[in-house]
Amino acid sequence: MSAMEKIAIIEDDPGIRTVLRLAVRGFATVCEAERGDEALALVVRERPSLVLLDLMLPGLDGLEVCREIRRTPSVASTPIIMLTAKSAEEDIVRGLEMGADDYITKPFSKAVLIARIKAVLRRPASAQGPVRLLSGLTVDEASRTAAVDGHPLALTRSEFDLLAVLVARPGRVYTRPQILAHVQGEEKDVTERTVDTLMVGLRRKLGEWAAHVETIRGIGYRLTP
Amino acid sequence: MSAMEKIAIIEDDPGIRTVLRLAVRGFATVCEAERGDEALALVVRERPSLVLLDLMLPGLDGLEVCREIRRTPSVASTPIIMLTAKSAEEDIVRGLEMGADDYITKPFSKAVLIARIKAVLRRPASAQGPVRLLSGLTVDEASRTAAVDGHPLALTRSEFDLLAVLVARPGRVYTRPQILAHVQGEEKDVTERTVDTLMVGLRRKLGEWAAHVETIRGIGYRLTP
DNA sequence: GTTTCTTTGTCAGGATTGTGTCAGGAAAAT
DNA sequence: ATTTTCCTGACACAATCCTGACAAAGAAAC
Repeated sequence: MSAMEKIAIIEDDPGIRTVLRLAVRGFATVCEAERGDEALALVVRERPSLVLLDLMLPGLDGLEVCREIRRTPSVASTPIIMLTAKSAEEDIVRGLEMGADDYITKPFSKAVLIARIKAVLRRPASAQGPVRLLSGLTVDEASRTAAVDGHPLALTRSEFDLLAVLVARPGRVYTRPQILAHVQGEEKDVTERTVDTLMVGLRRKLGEWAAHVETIRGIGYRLTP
Repeated sequence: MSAMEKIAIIEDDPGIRTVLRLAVRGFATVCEAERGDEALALVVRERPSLVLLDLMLPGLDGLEVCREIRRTPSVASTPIIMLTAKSAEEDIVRGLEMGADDYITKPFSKAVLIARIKAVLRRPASAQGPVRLLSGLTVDEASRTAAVDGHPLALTRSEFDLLAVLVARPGRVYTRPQILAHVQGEEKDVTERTVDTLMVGLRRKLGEWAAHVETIRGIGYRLTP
């Protein structure tokens, strides 16, 4: 994070906007929109490195905004952090399904906010080259190869895609429907439990690295860096 | 960027065309069209390494031109930079969705223009001269000959093109549609399985080198270095 | 602490899909 | 006209995937 990052704030409450703006001052510039239907245009124009997205918005619902961003190729990979009321757990799950990277429940402390933001920004920006994780896991999308400590893994197509999804954003939780959507390009109307079965094979082949693949009970799976 | 690049300019305003032509002089030659319905033919004929595409065109809309190019396999991967009025945000979004690589809003400065162009061009340099791989495979695009341990191979046109694609990026996985797009310059609406059949012939002629041609089940093929 | 309910791990077979291969005819090159 | 190359369709075989069932592990209720 050598240069200044740019963060887009989509939030209708001026008070919260100010809080956010002040919180990130020091390591990021901001651009703002207060209506959901202005959000996509703002993101396309400004190409922020992160989007803070309130779920309760006038004009267009936050979840819809999230989906729009993910469907627009030029900005589809922009990280999104949702801001949501503590109670709306259902929205959280749906938001994650829709491709949000993380969520923060209101009210939030400045410390938590900054920590989450930095955690998201600190990720390798969707680079093309091979992704390398600490403990020696290497995943290369171009050659579709994966290796642990230089030792290549014989993964099936689905297993590789599964691993690729998790590796794309280490630490982020993926729900089963979300994983299925990535693993089988099209909808094929498949039981969610299929993911578990795939995970068995993947974990087996990962050997001791399998310990990094965490099950988040009630939600899905994630990779711990 | 060792050699001179070729840039296609699709723009109806003669004044802007001149500005563009002068701006890129020094590192690129140009070919031009003023009508949208001439654009695809120009691109197919000239095979430019970049297309500058105005969105407001007589004959055929710029967005349509963009889509046509992306749908024509032989030139589908040509980078496209859109030229658009600042206000037309909707068009920008749709253009990016349609596969454009970048956009520049009018009026633009010469510096921005050149920076964007060079950024786009500065990618996969298709190297020239014979390519040599470790185990003794030699592929020379110029003379269209290939040899294993100095022993020339009698490849058909398609077989050579197929090998050339794989050799261009050893290790990278190519899907069948991708391979077809390269092997048959024009779109010919051919079954994907044709690639398999070609691969049979290629592998046979490669002899023991065939072991380096890997099948990635469910995806395509790849060369192992 | 025990019971009950939900969620996940695991496995084995059957269904599905992908690939190697070939032969024959169309298309192109000579 | 002859030869070469290309494409299609079919078949067999193999890899992989999905389902359904049960066991195990947590979480919640009592």
